[in-house]
Amino acid sequence: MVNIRSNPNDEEKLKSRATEISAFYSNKGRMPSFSEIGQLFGFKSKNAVFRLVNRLEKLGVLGRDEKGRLLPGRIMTAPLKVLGTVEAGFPSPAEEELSDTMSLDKFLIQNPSATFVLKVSGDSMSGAGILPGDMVLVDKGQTPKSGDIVIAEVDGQWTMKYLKKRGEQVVLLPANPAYKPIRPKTELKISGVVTAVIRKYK
Amino acid sequence: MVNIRSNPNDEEKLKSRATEISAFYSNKGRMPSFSEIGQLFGFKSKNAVFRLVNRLEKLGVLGRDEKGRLLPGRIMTAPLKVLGTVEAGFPSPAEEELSDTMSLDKFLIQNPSATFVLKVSGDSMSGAGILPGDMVLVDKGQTPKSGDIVIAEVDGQWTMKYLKKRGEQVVLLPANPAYKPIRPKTELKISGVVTAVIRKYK
DNA sequence: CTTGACTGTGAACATTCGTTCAATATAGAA
DNA sequence: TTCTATATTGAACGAATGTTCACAGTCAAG
Repeated sequence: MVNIRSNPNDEEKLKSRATEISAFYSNKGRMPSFSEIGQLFGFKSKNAVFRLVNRLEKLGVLGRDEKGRLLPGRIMTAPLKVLGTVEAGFPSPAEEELSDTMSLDKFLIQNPSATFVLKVSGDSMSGAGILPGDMVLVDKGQTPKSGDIVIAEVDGQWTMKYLKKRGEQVVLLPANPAYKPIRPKTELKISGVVTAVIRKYK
Repeated sequence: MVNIRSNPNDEEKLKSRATEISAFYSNKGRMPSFSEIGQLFGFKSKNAVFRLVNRLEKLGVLGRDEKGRLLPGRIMTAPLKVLGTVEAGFPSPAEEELSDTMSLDKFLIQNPSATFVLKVSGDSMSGAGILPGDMVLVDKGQTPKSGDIVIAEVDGQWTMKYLKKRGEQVVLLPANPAYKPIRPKTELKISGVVTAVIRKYK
C-alpha cells in the first residue's frame, strides 16, 4: 500500500490554494466564507471546502478564532518574507519556504493611535542616515531618553535632533557637523520620539 | 430650532467608538459582528449597533462589501496618520483629524510575492544613508536600471551597490569612498532591486 | 406642561453561516 | 475485473448573521 497523503503534487496544489485565499484576504480585507472559497476553486459543495479548510488548518497555514471564524494564518498576515543578511547571499527557494513572514505595520508600529508619519526636510540629520525626503515614524506617547532622536519645538522652531541629557542640561544635537548644537534658551517642547525611518525609492 | 446633529460631544464619542472598532480589527484581523460591537459598547440590542454603524458609514469611516459585509474604512485599513514635514511643525489636533491614513505594507510593497527583506551588514552604502543593521526591501521581479541600488552576485560574492551602466559597460558603485567600484570580470548576476530602506530604533 | 427628536430595548424575520450525513464518482492496488 | 480509499456532490441541520418593526426612556425646546 502507498501512502497517498504525502503525494508532493497534492502539497503543491494545497499551497497554491492557500495563496489564492491569501490574495482574497489582502484584496478584500476579510477572509472569504466557505461558499466564496468554493466559488473560487469551482467547488459545488460546501463540504469540499470544509475538508480543504481542515487540511489547511492542520498544515498551520489557516487559523481559527476563539469564535471559530477563519483567520489568516502566518502565511496570510503579511506577504513579506524575512530573510538573511545581504552578505549571506540571495535566498534559495528552499530557504524562502521555510522563512517566516511579517507585517511592516505590526513590526514598526507599537502604538498605532499615537504614531504618525512626518516627511523629512533638511539635512541636519544626514549623519545618522536620515536624508531629506525620508519618512520618519514618530511616537508621541513615548518618554524621550538621552540618545533618542526626537521631534522638538525650540524657541518657536520645529526640528528633528538627537536628544542628549547631561544632568539637568538638555542639548539638541544634529548629526551633521555643518549645524551647531542647540541649547534651548526659553522653552523646549519634545513632542515625539522617532521610532523608525523609511525611505522609498520607487 | 437647534441642529443637535452637529453636537461636538457626539462626534467625539463617535470617533472614539470608531477607534475601538479599528482596534478590534487590527487585533483580531477581522471586523467584529454586530453582536460583538454591541458587547464592546454595552449595547443590549443589535438595533442600537445597527444605527451606530449606519452613522459611521455616512461619515465614511466604515465601508461595506459588495456583499454587504462590514469593511474597515479609510481610518481602519492602517492606523497610520500621514502628516506634513518636520519643519512644518507638529500637527495640531485639527490637522490630525483631516489627514489621510495609509498602510505601510501597501505603501512600500507593490509586488508582495516577489518582495522580501534583507538585513544590511557592512557600511559600503552608508553614503546613501543605508547603515549596517538597516533592513532593505528587495524586489526580485523588477528590471534594474542605471542608478538603482541592486543586490548582485559578482564573482561569487554578494553585495549591495549602485548600478551604473555606461554603454555596454556595467559598474557596481559603492556609496562609501573607502570602497572601490566593482567591474565584474567573469559574471554579474543581479537578483533584485532595492525598493525601500527601513530602520527601526526601538 | 406638551412636543419632538434621539437613543436604546426586545422581539421577530429571512438569509447566510459552518457543520454533518449519506450517496455517488473517481482512481489506483491487488 | 474487484476492492478500497479518497474526492466531490447534494441535502439537511442549528446557530449566528444583518435587518426591520413597534415600543419605552431621555432630554431640550417651545
